[in-house]
Amino acid sequence: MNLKIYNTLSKEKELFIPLDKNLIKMYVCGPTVYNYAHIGNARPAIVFDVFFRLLKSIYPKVLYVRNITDVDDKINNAAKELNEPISSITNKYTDIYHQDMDSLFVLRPDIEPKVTENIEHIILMIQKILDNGYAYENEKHVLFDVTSFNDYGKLSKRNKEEMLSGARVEVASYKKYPGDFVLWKPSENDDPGWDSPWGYGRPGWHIECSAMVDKFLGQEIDIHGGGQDLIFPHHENEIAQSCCANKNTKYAKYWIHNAYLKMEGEKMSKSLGNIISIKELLDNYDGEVIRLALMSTHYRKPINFGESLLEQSKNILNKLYKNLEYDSNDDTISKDVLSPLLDDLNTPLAISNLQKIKCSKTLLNSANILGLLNRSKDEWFSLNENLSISEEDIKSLIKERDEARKSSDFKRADEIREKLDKNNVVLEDVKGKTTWRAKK
RNA sequence: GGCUGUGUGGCAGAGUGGUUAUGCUGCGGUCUGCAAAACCGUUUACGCCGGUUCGAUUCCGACCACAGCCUCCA
Repeated sequence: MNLKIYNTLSKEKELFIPLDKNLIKMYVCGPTVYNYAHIGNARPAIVFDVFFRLLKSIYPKVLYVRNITDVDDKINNAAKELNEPISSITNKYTDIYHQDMDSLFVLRPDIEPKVTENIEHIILMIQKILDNGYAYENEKHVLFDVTSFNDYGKLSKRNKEEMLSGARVEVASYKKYPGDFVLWKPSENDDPGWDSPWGYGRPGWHIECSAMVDKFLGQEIDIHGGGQDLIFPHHENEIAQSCCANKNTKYAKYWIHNAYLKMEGEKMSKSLGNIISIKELLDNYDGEVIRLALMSTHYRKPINFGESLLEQSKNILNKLYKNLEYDSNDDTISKDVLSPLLDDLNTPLAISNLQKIKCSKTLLNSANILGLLNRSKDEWFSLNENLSISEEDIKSLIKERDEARKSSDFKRADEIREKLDKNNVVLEDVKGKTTWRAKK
């Protein structure tokens, strides 16, 4: 059973060879909790959830860490705007993020560290980088000295000159070199802050992930994931920090990045007003439908998100649930689902093959590795908040219709069918027996 | 401007140097009192232009279009 994954580092599909096959270590960059998570945020969560499930099915133990960023200037700004304490913002949106992820059937990572709870290790890490001569202190800031690290740019495939030629932002006075980035910065007034060897302040953006990986997973890990936009500068800087703190040339063995999503062909942006939160979407679509929609395109390709994709996903799920006859403890997984997943997580092909499975047991097990078919058939088809009629009324109407049909009063029978249809109830006459289900 | 990536039938989306996945939708049919479900059938696609080849959607080159990144955005 060979797993192949595309590694951003080599720009090639590689055979996955774990550092230790008894313990797989995976880290994914998590959310900054200052607002509702939008649909774009759901993509990496779902992609790496499938990876997590797949790895767990192959290896005895997988340790999955995903951080929560609760120190960030965006959070500070949100707190000021709403005139609320920072902790109430971060707590609120952390809870909402968890709810959203649960609704999408995204498994919780094994460890979900917060920046605020790990400042000590961040300070320790920065100190090591300073001690090793890869950083400097200036105007109350600690900065990473990019020119001191030869491998800088190896992930994003950029050289230092290229990066500078395109720089659009004025260089801060405390930087020796325009490409240098902040490890620690001073805090003033209401800013959250902690005492450190360099004064009262807070960590820069990139150091938290290096510190979390170091603390919870160690110096070297198997997989590091995130959105494509994080390749530069975030992940490039993480490599620099971790390698220089630990005097190690290695950090993450496989770098995996998911592509973006577009809204109905357009990019998602505030000015277009087409940013949609997971929460809003969940009002209209089941979490599994959204999940399937986000898996219907390969993770390294842009996905065109929209109503038609959601409708299509809903139809597929209805069909899959229809084929689900009973639950079971059997653990057979279809080879036609597993092997596409083993080939760089080809979810579209796996989903396509899923629809061809005839055996209900195998269907369920195979779907579960994708995080699908989480409910029973009955549960799925009666799940409908729009059902404006009680089960009792439905049953008595069915009975009335049966009698009408027996006496060939088809006009009345059709009236009842129509009435139920308006209440989102679909009737099916199978083998002389009438069953009902909610219209999805 | 630099770097990276994408371009397949109404839609979604695999894949491949030559035997034209698959799903959804639509349409037609079987079935049904009517429906639903199920099953059957169905419009032969790979951005544009060259090159390599007996043959390219698949390899190579140019072009076009679109997207992302270029210091804190998944």
